[in-house]
Amino acid sequence: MAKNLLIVESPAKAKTIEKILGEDFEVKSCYGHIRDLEKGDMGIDVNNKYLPRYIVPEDKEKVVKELKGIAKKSGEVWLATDEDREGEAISWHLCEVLGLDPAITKRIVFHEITKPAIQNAVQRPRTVDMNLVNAQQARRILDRIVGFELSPVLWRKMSMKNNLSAGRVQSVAVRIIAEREREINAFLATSNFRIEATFTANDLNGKPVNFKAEGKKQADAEGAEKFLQSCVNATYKVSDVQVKPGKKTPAAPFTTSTLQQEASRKLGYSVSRTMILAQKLYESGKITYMRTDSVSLSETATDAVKAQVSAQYGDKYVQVRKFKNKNESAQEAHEAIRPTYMENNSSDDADTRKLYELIWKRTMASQMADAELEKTTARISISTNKDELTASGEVLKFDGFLKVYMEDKDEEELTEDDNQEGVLPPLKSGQELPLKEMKATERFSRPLPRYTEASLVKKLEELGIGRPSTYAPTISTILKRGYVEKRDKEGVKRDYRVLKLTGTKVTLVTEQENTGAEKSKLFPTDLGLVVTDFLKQHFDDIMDYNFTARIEQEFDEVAQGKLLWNKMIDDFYLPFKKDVENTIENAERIKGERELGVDPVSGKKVVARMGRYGPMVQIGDVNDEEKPKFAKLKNTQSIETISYEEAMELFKLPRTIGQFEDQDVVVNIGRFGPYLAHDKKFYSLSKEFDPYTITFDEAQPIIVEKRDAKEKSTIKIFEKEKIQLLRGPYGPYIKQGLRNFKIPKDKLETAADLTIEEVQKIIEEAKANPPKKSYRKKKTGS
DNA sequence: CAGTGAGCGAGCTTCCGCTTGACTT
Repeated sequence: MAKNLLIVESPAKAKTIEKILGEDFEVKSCYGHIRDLEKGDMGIDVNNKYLPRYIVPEDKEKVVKELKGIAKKSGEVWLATDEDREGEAISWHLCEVLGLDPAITKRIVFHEITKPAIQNAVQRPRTVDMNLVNAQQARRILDRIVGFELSPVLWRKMSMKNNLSAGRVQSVAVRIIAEREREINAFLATSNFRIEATFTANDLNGKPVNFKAEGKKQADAEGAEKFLQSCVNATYKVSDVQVKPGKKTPAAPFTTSTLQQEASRKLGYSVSRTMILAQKLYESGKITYMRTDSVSLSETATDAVKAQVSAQYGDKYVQVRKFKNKNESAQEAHEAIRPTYMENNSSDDADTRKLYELIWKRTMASQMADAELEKTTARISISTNKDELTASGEVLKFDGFLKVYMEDKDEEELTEDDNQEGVLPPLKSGQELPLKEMKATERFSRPLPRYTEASLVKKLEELGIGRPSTYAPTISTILKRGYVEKRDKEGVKRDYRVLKLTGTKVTLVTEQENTGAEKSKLFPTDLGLVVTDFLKQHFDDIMDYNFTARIEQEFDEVAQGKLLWNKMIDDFYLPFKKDVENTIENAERIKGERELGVDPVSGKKVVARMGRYGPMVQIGDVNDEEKPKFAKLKNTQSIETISYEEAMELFKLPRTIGQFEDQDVVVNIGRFGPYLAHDKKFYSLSKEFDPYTITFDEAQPIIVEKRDAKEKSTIKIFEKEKIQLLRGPYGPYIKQGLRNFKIPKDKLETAADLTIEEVQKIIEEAKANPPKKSYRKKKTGS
């Protein structure tokens, strides 16, 4: 008898399931979606109930053909795509493409790839749920409409030539970044004074140790000084000691989002790096599926974790827990991310080892006992005033899950109390304490930190925007479009005051701290800010943080059969289409103009705004008789924050900084960044040089060095044919115009002897046999 | 390779969500 064909989404899954099901089934994968909306004219017939036009994309033709062939030879076809909206749609598309009747084709689902789960699923096949499929179609169509109607509005209203785009997910992601930036720009720091006293007392061994106690915060320096003065010659006594038990509980096993966050905090990985490494671990069978929003573990898994905890740390450390998802938008088609074999606590592969160990530890900790603490709070009275000081300490009584793992906190969740409370020496009520020193330190309030890739993912997940499979691509999109930049920011020095009481004297010193430094954070560009403002002004419903949540409710109603999907789309589309038409007709072009002042020389207006080639400053108006002057903003500057003085500074280029070999040396910023021009040749300036301040003495060696290096790397030049033989970091190669060509291996040694005929033959052959076509879209040459 | 800066119009771009590979400079 012919084998049955079972189709799943992921090829790694297919292999595992085939082993479980044995002889009767051939298990194949369809590699995700196999059909999509046609690209021309949106792929939707908006005048006919939004009828979608589906095609098999080029890169899926091979898979579809193979599946068709196998299906023909097979017995029954079983559909085992993921149990969520997208998975249900994939099953339906498979029916359509393979010529199966969705009303009778067997559809099975499981949340975990374990023998009992899969055998159980095979016992209870159902059919494709068309309501759920329709909910997916509504999702797909709405996203296509938003993306393909909104993006062209930007193309028309922006003078920039980038491939601008807008969408339900990406535009809101940019908005989150933009709004945080403006909060930071508008932030005014306030300060207060933190009172901290250092006392000495004997520890358990009778050895004197120092410990700290805090007083009430003082609003200003006067208050702080008054308080310290009031403590002169005081005696200090413990008035009360309280001991309270406390506990800490482990975090839930990893989802995609929490894995990305922890890998970012603990290992410093970008979101995409985490996903690439996790994919490797998954494909080699070391972890379960890495794109999931579920925190639950299979019973088989909890048993294995329990056994491992017990074997490694003893039964005292075991505590089996079931975690529930806090996130309403979760679809839970898979398990949480966990090791497939708990007995492997590490991975052989150096690349993935750290991430694997992180997953292993998190999974272990999730099934371990609470950590037990003892928190001590001692109140200390001051003889000379009515105020009180408080000393607190924490002692770990039982480490529990902390033996293995502790989740890190995000910057914005950190409080002063996280300055880890130390251990207090034993204190008794009535005990007198000798004061070593008392300090009042000025502390400034801080704005919320800028987002990291991972904290943006966290925020998106909270808003229910995006899915595990799209978090990393969404970040790539907004970076690629130039709406957002990832970079470091240097801090600025700031003075703060410290008042000290030592003996009977209060003294004031000023110290310095670095503030506002950030590493690898997301900054909005002027383009991102301007586009966000525009979209918010004209499409506030789509830019609303709750838009996705609202339509998700409607998708749910469609999935439950309570709402027709094309009715839902119609209710959305009609008003939306009006907004689009209205905006195209009436909205002004997007400029983001800001007036900075008046140029003292010409008396003309100085403005900062978006130009065709990015943010710039401008003196004068295009309608003036004289042409306006233009200058590009520096990378770190922004239309919103640039000052008049900084703007005027930008007009100081180009600068002639001296003469070398009887030719002018000129510094300027061009299409490809800062450069030196000398003798009709150009030399790019590296980041360490500032074109506004570079001196002739710094510039001259750059010219000489680069000229020499170029000479050395040139093997031969065929002037007439405009072909060069050059030496690069990978050996000799041929350059014709902007294209490079490899030299055949057997001629590498004697590259210098190549004749023009030989070179032309190599080029022709390379052009005749272009490198194999990749699935990726053509690169945008920037 | 090192200019430009407004707007027109050829012809193109663009979305989100499922999946992996086949690319190298």
